[in-house]
Amino acid sequence: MNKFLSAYQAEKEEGPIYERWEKSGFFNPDKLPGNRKESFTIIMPPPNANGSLHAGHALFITLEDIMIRFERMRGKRALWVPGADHAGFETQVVYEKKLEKEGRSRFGMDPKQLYDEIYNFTIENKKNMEAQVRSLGASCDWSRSRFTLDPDIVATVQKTFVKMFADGLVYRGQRTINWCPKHQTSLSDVETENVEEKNPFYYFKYGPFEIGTVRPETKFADKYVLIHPDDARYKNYQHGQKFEVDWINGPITATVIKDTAVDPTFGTGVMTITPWHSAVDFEIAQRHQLEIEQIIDWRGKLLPIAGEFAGLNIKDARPKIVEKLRAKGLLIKVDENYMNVVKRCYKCNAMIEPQVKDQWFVKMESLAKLALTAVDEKKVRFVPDNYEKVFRYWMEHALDWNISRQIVWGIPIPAWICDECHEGRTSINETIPKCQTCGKEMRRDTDTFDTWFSSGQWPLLVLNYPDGEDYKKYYPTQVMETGHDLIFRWVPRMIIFGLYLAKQVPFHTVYLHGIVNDAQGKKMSKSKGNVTNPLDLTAKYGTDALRLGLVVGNPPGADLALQESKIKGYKHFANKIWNASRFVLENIKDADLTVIPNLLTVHQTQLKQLNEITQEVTKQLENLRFDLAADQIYHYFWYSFADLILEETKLIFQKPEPEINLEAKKSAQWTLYTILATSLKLLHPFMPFVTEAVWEHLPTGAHKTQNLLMIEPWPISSGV
RNA sequence: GGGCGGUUAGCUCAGUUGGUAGAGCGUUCGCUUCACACGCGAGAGGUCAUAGGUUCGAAUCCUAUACCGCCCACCA
Repeated sequence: MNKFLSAYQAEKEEGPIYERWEKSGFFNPDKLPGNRKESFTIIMPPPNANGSLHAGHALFITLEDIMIRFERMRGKRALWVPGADHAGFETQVVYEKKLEKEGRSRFGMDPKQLYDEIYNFTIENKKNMEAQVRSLGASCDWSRSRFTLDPDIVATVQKTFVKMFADGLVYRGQRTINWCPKHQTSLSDVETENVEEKNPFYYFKYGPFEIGTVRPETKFADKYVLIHPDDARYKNYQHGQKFEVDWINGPITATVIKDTAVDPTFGTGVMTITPWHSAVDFEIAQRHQLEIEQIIDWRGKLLPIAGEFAGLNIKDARPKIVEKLRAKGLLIKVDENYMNVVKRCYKCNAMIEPQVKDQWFVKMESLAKLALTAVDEKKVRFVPDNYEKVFRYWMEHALDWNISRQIVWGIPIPAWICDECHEGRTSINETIPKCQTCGKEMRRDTDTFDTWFSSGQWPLLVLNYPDGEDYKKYYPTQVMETGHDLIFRWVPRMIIFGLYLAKQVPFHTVYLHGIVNDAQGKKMSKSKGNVTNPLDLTAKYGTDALRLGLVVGNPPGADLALQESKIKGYKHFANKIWNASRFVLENIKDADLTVIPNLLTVHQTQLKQLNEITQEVTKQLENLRFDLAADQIYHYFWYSFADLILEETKLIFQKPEPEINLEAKKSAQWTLYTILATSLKLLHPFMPFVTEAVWEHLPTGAHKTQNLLMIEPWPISSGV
């Protein structure tokens, strides 16, 4: 036990206190005292094990810990399951940067060697990350901590894939995917960014037509001319009609195709298509069973079909091709102010090249419907509720989900492939199967799953679905607390997998917090240099101060400007709690804390006010308004208890010995004890360290029944 | 192009069913009062973006406008 010094020293108290909590075993709900019927479970969004925690992590740890501590004190079996995500592509990108610095490259490396290196890197980071989670006071059950690459988790994820294939929800298809030429992998739609850019828009003469494009470098093999069927200007051209065109590398035979996908009001209302390098064009080509051909290779260079331009990088090729078309008299005009949207890799900013590739896809339509129905039936609610709209939008517009990634860092897709017949077969079995079409031996799929395929199953996985005790006891969970930026990346996938596998939503409430920005409200980014490390702040002001600074004034869903001055203010509050407590403890040393004395009217009034505050704080916590709950108890403790009540009672205690009214003194002592003990309980979820530190010094009595404040029952209507 | 959020004190933000504006930091004056100077007391500072409307009463509800921010997007 540390000395009761005149200033609260967070750095000395926090470590030992966390150790006491962890050693007590009470982070594990199965070890909590008393007969606890109801469970309250939160699955922690597993931080990526590839770096340090950022301010957003500090926020979610604080919010979830508040809920867990509150419900634990309310007598529930509070379970908070921590974990770590291998974060497939993200981690591989981080590691690739590290390799780059060392003058190495992933390409050409033995996959096994690369995997092992990233594995060691990740495990090291994971340890570091877990220590940081601890330092933020997280009362999560480390005995249940899981990693997305734990062997049993990998096995379950692979089983899910096999099952989905058997159920017709997964298919192998040759479809347009987002290809990152730098990272040499496909990406899902949520892993790309749409950036608006100004690009020249070229008008070319194409036979009797005029066509427009921003990407002349893809046009070598364009031999279909698309026209809207109702476009009167071109009514003389028939669907399927063929004609000769002089094009980039000489004459080609073009075919007229009529399709409603063409917007007659855009450009000239005529376009040619490049199915291999455009999702829209690919769909059109499929509809009309047109030939498709690859123009650009996987590195972003032109293929032999480009003739003299073959081997050129598309960026360098574009002006040259335009020049050639101009020389041939085929360039009509250029619009230099055209704005269009370009897809870029969200990690390296490289231009995404749509490519057609054999990949595994999840059929989303029926699964999305499951999720929508669950929302309709109010099985899941969103806090704040406007996110329900966003969720619905995504589920109503769900595109099939590409889950294949051409990277080693991830869970291997348990499948066999025949490249010739485009056949894929799912199997966890290691014996090499033969292709049913051509009879050749198939090869093991070397791709890994998109990270969201495993993290989407996270609530099930950590509770050991389908046979685990925890799954039976703790599924479905109560709250999923995560950032609003994950409303379409992660949340729908968890709901879908929960409904598909367990037939139940994985959680009933989705609480979404905002983005933690810098003090001016600007997005934190490494390039701007305005990133704040939360652990620097806790070192300076204490964890409790950071926690309160993150919570107060931060309603659900709102983005937050992280202000150091605010955190400093709450450090002062931690000190206030400490010193007000010292004063109370000094003055109740000789008090009997087990029996309620005759209370003076003034003290009855004060205790009544305490009851009101207790009710208010409880109500706000139940409403998930942590911002309001924290502010209320803060305000009460400082401005009512410390400033008014302590000052008044001081007068009673500080009278010279003979003048002290014993009845008044007893009444005051009981009141101070009650208010302090109750306030500490109310404050504990928000500021667990300083409250626990004070609790240690508080003598046992009617309001202190446990050595650890962490498991003390939540005040109902205590005091009177 | 579509959607969402915001506009309240010098700064960053709260204000939960409508009833004479709050927090942190900053700021002015006075206090070495034996819990706390990481403090105490007293104070300054806001026509709650703009214009209408509903109401006895609106920062709070409705409509429109302006500006800011975020997210999404297969018009070549």
